[in-house]
Amino acid sequence: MDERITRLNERPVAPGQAVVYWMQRSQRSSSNLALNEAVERANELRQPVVCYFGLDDSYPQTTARDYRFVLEGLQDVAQGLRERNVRLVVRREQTVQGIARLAGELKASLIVTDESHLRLGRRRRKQAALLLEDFDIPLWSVDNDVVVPVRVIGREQYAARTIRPRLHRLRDQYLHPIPNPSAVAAPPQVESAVDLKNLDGTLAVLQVDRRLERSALYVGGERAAQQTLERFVTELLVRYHTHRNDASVDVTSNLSPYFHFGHMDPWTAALTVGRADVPREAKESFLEELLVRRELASNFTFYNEQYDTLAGLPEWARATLQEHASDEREQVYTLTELAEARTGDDLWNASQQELLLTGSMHGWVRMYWGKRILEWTRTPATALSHTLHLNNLYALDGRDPVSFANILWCYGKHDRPWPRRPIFGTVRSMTRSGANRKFDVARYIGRIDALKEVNSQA
DNA sequence: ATCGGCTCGCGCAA
DNA sequence: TGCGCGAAGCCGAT
Repeated sequence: MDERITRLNERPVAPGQAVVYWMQRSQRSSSNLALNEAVERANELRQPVVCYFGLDDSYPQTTARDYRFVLEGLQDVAQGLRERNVRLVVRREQTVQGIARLAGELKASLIVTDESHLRLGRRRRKQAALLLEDFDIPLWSVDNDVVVPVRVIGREQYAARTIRPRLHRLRDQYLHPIPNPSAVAAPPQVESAVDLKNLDGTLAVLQVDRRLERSALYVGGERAAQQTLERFVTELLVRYHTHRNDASVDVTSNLSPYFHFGHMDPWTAALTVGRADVPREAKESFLEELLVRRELASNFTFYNEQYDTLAGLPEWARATLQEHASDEREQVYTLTELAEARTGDDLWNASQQELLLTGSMHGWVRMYWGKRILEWTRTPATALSHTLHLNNLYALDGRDPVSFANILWCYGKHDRPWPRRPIFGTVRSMTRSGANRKFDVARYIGRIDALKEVNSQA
């Protein structure tokens, strides 16, 4: 357990009146190791637990759709925390200032938060640790959203094949059901400024980008996440290993938005799939995605500060893209043309429509989507910046480590060289003819058109 | 439908 | 120092 906890300032547990769980990434009331740490320490101290969430509408590259998903999630959190005797406080403010103020109000003994594997999140936690140090309040973070803590792996991994044996060796040690202990002391009365029961009213006052209001597919929250997992396991998992790259008959889990906001945790997903009555290959294929690929992504963003630039790539990839940077492009599209799904490739347009409508994209198609943008922009640096912009703004799992790793993979990260081609150099290419060979493209496009139809009538 | 060649560098055996 | 092998490919040959 200790390698999961980082003491972000040097203060010992203070003689205060409550323990605060500062909820950030892990927006769930169960299977939450940071919340559990807060509850256990509070119970030792015979103090109550308060869970704080700062709803900050100045978060970059977000839309109303993201906030709706978050608020739906907080409705489930409120109910789940009541059952664990923990008070939820949600206030509309910048979360670093908010946690410092609440810590003073409550005379907190200790604040526990969940780990971030990204620059912005880690910077925020550092700032808070410094503010709280002045009040003599300790801040701890718990590596709460990966099965094997990133610090146990210890350094950046070159590829899936290097992290895979390490994760498999450590799996039995870390993959167990997470308990949900309750706080013993009665929670204090604290003002919670955001009304979660009136979701539309709360959304209406936020100063957010309203171009996207809701997803045609996803409802946020732990309950929806659990239902999505159960449907995946009972209906889709049996064909996962044979059809996961066939976008025309989507058998993927659709869990990535829930993982991004912490509505689902990797222990519940892995253990539920492990118990399923399906062929071994199906389970292994999913666990490869969930454990190896997902945790490789967190390893990447945690240990490589350059996770969103070409500088994050291995040397061979950077060199070969540079070498081919001035290759002739048959088509060049602007960011607006891409965002509005107005290219000459109907498969690509459908994938962008899927992103706009639902907030996510089929796994294989997502790679194709990223690789094609490289062909349609003047330089790899422009391609990457366009791709990151579209993904951050429109995907519900934008700004997730998995998103950054997936996008950099399109430029050679965690991959190997392949035969030389225009623009790509020795980075692996993906073509429309390849997609046609691989699955029924017209059927995928039809599926997205139908979604568009239903959505425009609603 | 399946296979080989294309290409590079890590990790482990030696 | 050598060798096996790797996220989702492509193309052409069988």
